[in-house]
Amino acid sequence: MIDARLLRDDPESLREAQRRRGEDPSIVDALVAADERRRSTIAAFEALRSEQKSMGKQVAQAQGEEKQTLLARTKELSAQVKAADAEQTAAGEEFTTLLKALPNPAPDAPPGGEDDFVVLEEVGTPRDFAAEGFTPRDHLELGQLLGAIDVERGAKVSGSRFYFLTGVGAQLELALTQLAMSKAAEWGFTPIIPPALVKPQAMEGTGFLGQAADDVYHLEKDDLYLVGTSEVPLAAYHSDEILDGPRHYAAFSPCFRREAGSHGRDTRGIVRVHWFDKIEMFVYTSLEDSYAQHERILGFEKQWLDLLELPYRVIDVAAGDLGLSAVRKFDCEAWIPTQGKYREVSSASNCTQFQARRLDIRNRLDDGGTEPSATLNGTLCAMPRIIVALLENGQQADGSVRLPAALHPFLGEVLQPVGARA
RNA sequence: GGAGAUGUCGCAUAGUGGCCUAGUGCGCCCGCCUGCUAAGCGGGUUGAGGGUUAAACCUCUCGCGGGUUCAAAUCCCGCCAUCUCCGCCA
Repeated sequence: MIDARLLRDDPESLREAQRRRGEDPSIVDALVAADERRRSTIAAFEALRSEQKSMGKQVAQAQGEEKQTLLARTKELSAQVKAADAEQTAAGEEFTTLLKALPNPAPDAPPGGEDDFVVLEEVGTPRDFAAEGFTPRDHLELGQLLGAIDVERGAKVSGSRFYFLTGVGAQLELALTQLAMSKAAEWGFTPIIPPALVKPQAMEGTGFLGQAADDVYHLEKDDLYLVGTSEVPLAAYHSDEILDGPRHYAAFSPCFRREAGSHGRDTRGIVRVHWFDKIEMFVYTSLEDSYAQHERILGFEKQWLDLLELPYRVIDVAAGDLGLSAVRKFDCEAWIPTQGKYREVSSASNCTQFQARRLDIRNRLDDGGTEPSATLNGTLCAMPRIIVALLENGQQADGSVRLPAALHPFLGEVLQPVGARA
């Protein structure tokens, strides 16, 4: 959520921010009114409560008839305090509910919606398969030839959008994990393996129970949620804490997504699945430093794709396509030859203090005070999509796949087809 | 899953209904004193919210949430966490 003070100091900037995202500016005015209600009920409650406390002290000292008179008065006060408290609580809740629904202003993101992204750069050159004299196979066909991906049995065992990684497929994920984690450690990130099941507060605090709630798996019996990204446990990791300096984490975790709104899209292969493993970077820092950290995270994502020798581009996502918490998001998209386009493989978001306000995460300041931390997250390696990109971009005419040099120590230079088998 | 115990300021502890505006010690910060250091002396030291130009001031915060009461750290109920033992399990 945003800083509530902005509602009093500069509501017009918030209305403007709403327009930039293509959202309704009038909810800002509803919020201003709710804030006024909240504050006046607080003042009313506190005045009564203060009176109650001082009268309570007189009761303690009074004797006999005087005490009885006082008791009659305090009894009445007690009821008033109770009513004022209820009013205060209700007004506060109404205000908070509205406040949580207001997105983070994104003044630096390109205006517009999903298609209004700005391409920042293209790195590497997609291969020209026509010139090389063969038609590229898609990742699923290659995965089957290599004995790396088994979606039939994934569907048999778990349903559509599930898969088994087998043989070199499984080895590939383990190699990527090892390589990415050691890179991250080199860059100063603390490796983390977080829980993939979290309590409602963690899910709620990171904003995933709002507009994205349909995409989240919920275990009703235990009231636990399966995380769609380790951003959730990583953000909640320091909830209700005061930090004495920046933190950098890189987490490996499974991710679970219902993909509720994407029926019929990317149904072939493992581009869009209900479960996958991912390595995510997460940073806690100050607001001022967050912009530099955002560039730094993007830099690491690019280094990773360079290391894997994949052609990709970087886009600056438009304001209307950002989600609640981010003020700006850079996506890296790898070239997928059989689709003839770039597809998202990683994403770096700066959430400024928006997430930390909800989760109550603060930085200790030099003067002894506190301020909400800024949080940032970025994908380092989402396994299935990176595997898709590696297979399709590295393939050769005979169905074998040439790997980037960085993976040679783990898997050799070339993955060979294993031929037909049961 | 069963039984028991515990949860108070950064740490350690005191506190069994009003004198708690939560005491004391340690640690930490600021002064004073002092050849230096240590000791000693004085003051400060949870966080949030309301209020104010700024202050003053007020409210909340004793694991969390309810309740009883004029009044709750204190009594009652529920939950959570931790520890010990038993069971089960990787």
